[in-house]
Formats: sequence, C-alpha cells, structure tokens
Amino acid sequence: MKQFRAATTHSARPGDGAPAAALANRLLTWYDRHRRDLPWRAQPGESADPYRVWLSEIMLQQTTVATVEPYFRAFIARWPTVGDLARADLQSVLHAWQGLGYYARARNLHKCAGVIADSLGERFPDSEAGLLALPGIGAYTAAAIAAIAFGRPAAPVDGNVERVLARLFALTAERAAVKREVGVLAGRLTPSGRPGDFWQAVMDLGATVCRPRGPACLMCPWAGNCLALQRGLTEELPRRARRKAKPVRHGVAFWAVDATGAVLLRRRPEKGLLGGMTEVPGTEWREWPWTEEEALPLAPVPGQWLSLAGGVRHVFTHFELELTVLAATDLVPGLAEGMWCRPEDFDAHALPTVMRKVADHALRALAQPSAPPEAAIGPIRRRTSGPRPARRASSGR
DNA sequence: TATTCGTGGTC
DNA sequence: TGACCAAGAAT
Repeated sequence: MKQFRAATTHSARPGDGAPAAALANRLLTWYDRHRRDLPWRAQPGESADPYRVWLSEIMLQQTTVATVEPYFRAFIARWPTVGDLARADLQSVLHAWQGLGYYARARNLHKCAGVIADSLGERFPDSEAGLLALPGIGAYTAAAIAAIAFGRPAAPVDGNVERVLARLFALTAERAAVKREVGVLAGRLTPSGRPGDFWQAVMDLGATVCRPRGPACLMCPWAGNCLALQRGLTEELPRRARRKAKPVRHGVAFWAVDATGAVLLRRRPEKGLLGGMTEVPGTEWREWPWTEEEALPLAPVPGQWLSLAGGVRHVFTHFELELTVLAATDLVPGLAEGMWCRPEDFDAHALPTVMRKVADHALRALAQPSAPPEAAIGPIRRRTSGPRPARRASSGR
C-alpha cells in the first residue's frame, strides 16, 4: 500500500520496509536454510509434481501439516497419479479421507480428478484461471498451485500470509479491509523468480516464527522491516473477529445389533454435513434434547431399546453435538435400511470421527454389565462427574 | 457478505 | 478445560 510504495522508491529506513526484491531475497535465503522436507515438496532445483502439489494443498486447507502427512503418503501410495485417483470409487476416496474432516474436500477432489482425467488429458491447467475453474479449487489454491507447481508469479493468500503481512505492514483495519489490503500487497511482493518458494517461505515463516501467539521475532528475517514489531502490535495483529458461541445440538443414535453381533450402519446423503460418510442410524440433530417417547418411534428396527449411560459429545465447527445412544440386541435384520456390519469390520467403512466415538461408547457400555443402561435421555454430563446412578428404562425423561 | 462445512493440538 | 487455531471453498 502507501507505505510499501514509498519503501520501494526510497532506500530502506529502519522499520519502514524495504524494496520488494530485498525482502524476497532475505526471506528466500532464510527459507533455503530452514526449509522443511515435506513429502509433497520437490527437492531443491527439481520441479514439483502438480498432482502432489494439488493433493497437498487440498488436504492442507484448514488442516495442519502434521495431520496431513500420513494421509498424503497413503493417498500417493494408493493413487500415484491423478488418473489413478479419477478411476477410484468415491467411497474408497472418502474411506481414505476418514478422520481428516471437511469431507466436501474429498468429494471435490474426486470430482476434480475426474475432470482432469476425462477432459484435460490427465494434465493440470498451468494457469491460475484454469485451475480456479476446477471443483474444490478456490482463489488461494489456484494461486498456490500456479506458483508452486508451475512457477507462475501468483500470490496465494492464506491465513499465514494474512497474518505475516498484517504485521509487517501494521494493518490495523477490520478483517475484511485487511484481506483486501493484503491481497494488493501480496501481488506487489511476489517475486518473478521462485514465486512458489517465496510464498511457501512466507507460510513457513507464519507457521514457525510469525505465529498467531508468541511470535519469535528474534528469529525473523523480516524483523527489521516489521511495523507491528516496531509499534508493539505483534500480539494484537491481525485483528480477529469475535467468535459466536457454539449452539448445542442433541440427537439419539440407535445401536442396533442382530443375533450374529452385526451392527446396523447406513450411508449419509451426498451433500451437507458428513456427506457420503457412513453413520450409526439416528434421529435428526436438533437444539433441544430428545425424550425416549419421541425417539423410540424413529428406531430403524423394532426391539427392546435401552439407553446407555453417559453419551457422546463431539465438537463440530459451528455446533456441539450431544448424542444419547439407545441400544438393542438380538434384533431381526428384517427390513432395516442400511448395512449390517460387525464392529471388527467397521474399518471397511468411511466412518467420521463422531461415529467412531459412538461405536467406542456403545461397545464399551455393552461390555460392562456393571454399568447398566439408564433411562434418561438428556444433556450429557461433563467428564468431571462420575458415572450416573443407573435407572430402569422407560421411565421417560 | 455470512454461513456451512471436521478434527486434533495447544495453552 | 474451554477457546482458539490450522496452507479455504462453496453457497
């Protein structure tokens, strides 16, 4: 912006920024020394594989490097090329993605691979615009792939870039304005040489030095140019919007077991929360607790349903879920919609983490005769309280 | 522009 | 332990 333009036309003064080329060179030197060896990164001097760059960038959306690494390795081992991924079943992709979250990414990943295989000769577009047209690729990811895989002078602005530049230039406006300012500044900072390395360096800097809290400014190659550091604003920037409180939603899950020990599972709808994933059947998730009288008619199979003590609590991005589990055994499979699956075979299904919790809870509760089922369906006690006294089922709320 | 999308780690 | 945070996209 203004201050940067001034900095590019005058020689650098302490804390007043420096020409873009000088900033880029200093950071690239830092990067060459501190560069992390990640499985999707090309070795120095080698060109990056667009497939690996794309796959890693999708996985890294709102997800940490440490979490992504094992998933990335598993995907590459199983589907070495984008064509291999395109020919895979969506279910197998969702299965490999289970536990990583934001499952729309996996659905769009598969769809995108299909487009590239069927319409683009298994070649990724090498321009930002071409990449942006693909499913699951937004402004950030298009710029990241263009810069990292194809050496284009694009400016991928993620949370790291936003934070680093907000501090470097002491951007104190509200978040929306800062995003716009950062977009402009990022374009001006992008070097013509090694743009991919440069932006990866900024992201590494943000992840390891210019951290959200407790930035290690003594280690920062840009400390001499950082206006936030000069003004004592590093902890305050970037300004964050206040978070809204998470509402609590309530649901009942039905743990239906047949005479062979198989448990009833079903597939969730393709769209929406946990779309396409497998789940334990249950009621809808609503904002007030369920009573047994309300829930029992919704059971997938008729039977003697008993409420298990305790429950399952899971935090999603925008709400908390409290699930009560009703269990029934020796059921007759009959006309139940879904698939009967033995717990030891659950690994064959794409179960999201919340459903793994339900399974763990039900298996543990049913394996403990000393902790009999209870009747109440309602808010789940926090962990700090001990097991509640058991009561007989059918006593209502 | 604001909301809807998971999960695990950190302090 | 709750609140925040992480290489965002789609609608």
